[in-house]
Amino acid sequence: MVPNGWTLNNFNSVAELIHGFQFREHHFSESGVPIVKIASISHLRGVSLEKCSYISEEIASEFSKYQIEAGDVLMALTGGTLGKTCKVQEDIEICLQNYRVGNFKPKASFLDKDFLYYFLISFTVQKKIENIVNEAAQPNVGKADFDKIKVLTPPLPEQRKIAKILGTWDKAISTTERLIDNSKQQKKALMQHLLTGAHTQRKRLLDDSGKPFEGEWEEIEVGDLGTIYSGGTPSTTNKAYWDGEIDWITPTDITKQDSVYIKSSVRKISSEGLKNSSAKLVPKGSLLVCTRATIGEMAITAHEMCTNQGFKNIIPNKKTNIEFLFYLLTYQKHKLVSKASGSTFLELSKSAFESMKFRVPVIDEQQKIASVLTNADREIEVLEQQLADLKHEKKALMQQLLTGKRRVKI
DNA sequence: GAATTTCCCCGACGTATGGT
DNA sequence: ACCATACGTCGGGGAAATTC
Repeated sequence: MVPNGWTLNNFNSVAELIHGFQFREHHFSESGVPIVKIASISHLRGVSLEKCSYISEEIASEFSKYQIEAGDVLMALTGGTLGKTCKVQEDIEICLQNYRVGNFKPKASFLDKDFLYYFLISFTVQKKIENIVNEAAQPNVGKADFDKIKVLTPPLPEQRKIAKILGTWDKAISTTERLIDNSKQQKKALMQHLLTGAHTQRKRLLDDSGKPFEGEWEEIEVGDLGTIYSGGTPSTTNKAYWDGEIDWITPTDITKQDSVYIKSSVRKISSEGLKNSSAKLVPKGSLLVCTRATIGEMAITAHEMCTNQGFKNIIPNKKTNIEFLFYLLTYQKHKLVSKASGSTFLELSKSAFESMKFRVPVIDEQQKIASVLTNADREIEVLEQQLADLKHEKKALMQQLLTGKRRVKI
């Protein structure tokens, strides 16, 4: 069970959990020393101090015990994101710990700080935490919970080697994240050049004969782009209407995914449900536009499906390229939002949506623009897949390294 | 009795759902 | 089609309960 040369220790004998201080309203001031709270913990980027509270420097000096230092390992000790962990980066400014943030200090002769960090985000610890989360409405972890946790402890040089290996994976992950950011920026710039409403600033692509497209884009109403249907919800009390074969899209299905195309929904309805509601099937290649709460999110159907009433769905006519329309409306999302009304949350009515006007080119130019932007999207997707693979492989490797199933050479 | 830890509740926000 | 409301989630505020 215990790998050769390693020892099995109680967590509390090799590391210490230090709770932060519960600062009260009278401690806070407009500026001064920032207080790290749960929301400040960002998994790969360390601590981010946006939107946090401050206390004045003179009061802060009384609480120097709670000062966070570079290399510290912090964890959220309560709430829904309990167990979220980060390593404090080198350029951290002076800041103090909120009492919901735990600071883990290793006992130097037993544990390396970086190794401790990887131990805390390992499957073993996160699983234990998950169990605690499921127990209570407002979950908490404290010293007592770590009493029950044992640490498989390699000799220090091996710990450092393991942490170093995992560190290179983290670097690869953050590099890929940066590449994704870059590609997204580039795509944004492309959209700006190709889709801007002002034709004088618009960049025109080349047609099949190699000449740039010419001519003003025609201003037309959304209603002229195709046929528009809303959706609906079958009665939730009738079981026969639910758990059928038909994909039934809600706004969350759209916001949850990154892809241009939507393939399936979380909840499904039956053909009975479809018949007895105002939900309507739209064919493959239709545009589902959220017009309620999260206005302007959209996706293209990958096959025949329907939606709840939070949508206006466009079945395109022959003059409309659906991918182009997706990019155009996404780019002009703010216009959709501005046409919406309602007090509790915004809603874009069918008539308001249908009568909105956009400048649109002929279908050949639409297709060219769509393919340029589709390529940009594909590039991002490839990177995102790489990122997912990296994360997955790192997780597997971490499990093997921390359990000693795979040993490193010193 | 003070410090620490846990508990209960609340507000903001987003969104699901039922009535008109 | 439109409107209002209920509900779930996240994380914070404040204080009770517990421990030192």
